[in-house]
Amino acid sequence: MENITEMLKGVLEGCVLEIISRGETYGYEITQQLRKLGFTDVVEGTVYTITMRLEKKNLVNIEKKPSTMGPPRKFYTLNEAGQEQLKIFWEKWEFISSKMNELKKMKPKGEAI
Amino acid sequence: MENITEMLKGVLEGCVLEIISRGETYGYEITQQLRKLGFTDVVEGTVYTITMRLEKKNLVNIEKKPSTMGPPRKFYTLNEAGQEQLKIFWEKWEFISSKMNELKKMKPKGEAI
DNA sequence: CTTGTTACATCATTAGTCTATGTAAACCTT
DNA sequence: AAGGTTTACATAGACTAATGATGTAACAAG
Repeated sequence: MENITEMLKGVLEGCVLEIISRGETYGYEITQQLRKLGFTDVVEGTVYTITMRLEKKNLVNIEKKPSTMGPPRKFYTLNEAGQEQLKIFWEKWEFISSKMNELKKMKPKGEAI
Repeated sequence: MENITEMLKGVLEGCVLEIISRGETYGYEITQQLRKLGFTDVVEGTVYTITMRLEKKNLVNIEKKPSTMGPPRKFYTLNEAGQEQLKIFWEKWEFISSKMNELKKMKPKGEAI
């Protein structure tokens, strides 16, 4: 799917929270997961800015560990605030999602339902 | 619902396209429709920038008509390009929507499906 | 004639993603 | 050991979209 960038705004961060909530993971792996999910154009830089934001907002715990396959990794896990934020994210998503479905199903002005 | 601004990016324009597709309408009325739908914090300025964008992208036809209740209104209708754009919008929405549901239902790393 | 509603318009700010690029660690091949 | 590939984190600058604040103007009601 091309050019979904704008529609991903405000959504990607939630996706990253969700992915981290599954168990400790690091930036590069998160990027792979997002691509595997279907968001094929997401790049490392984008995920990096998101994880930085999560750090700054104190939603994650961080642990640096060496890797056998390259440079050391920064592993993230959700803390309690992060889990709360994830919950809020899904509530927002459900809200918008339901409204969009409502709009899509709505009939033109004059017509009866 | 508070603070869904970021999540509305790339979505609102599609909503406006959809609303216009129901029949000719104008900026102020579109704002009311969006608020009625549930996006209560959408302001006129936002809708204005969207309709301006639609004009610039040549997705709408415009007709100025006097109003009995205030200043003249700029009525919009979708042209063919606009309808095509609307179709593409819903395809994008369906794509992201399905991926998000997939993500939400996904089990943690180790678990079987 | 002042106030309220309708309605379009503009500017500056904020936020999020992307492009492009850099740096460096570990591995494999020659 | 020199060079290439993959892994992995990091940063700067550009672009787009929504918002807040504000302005302008038409019309109705009192």
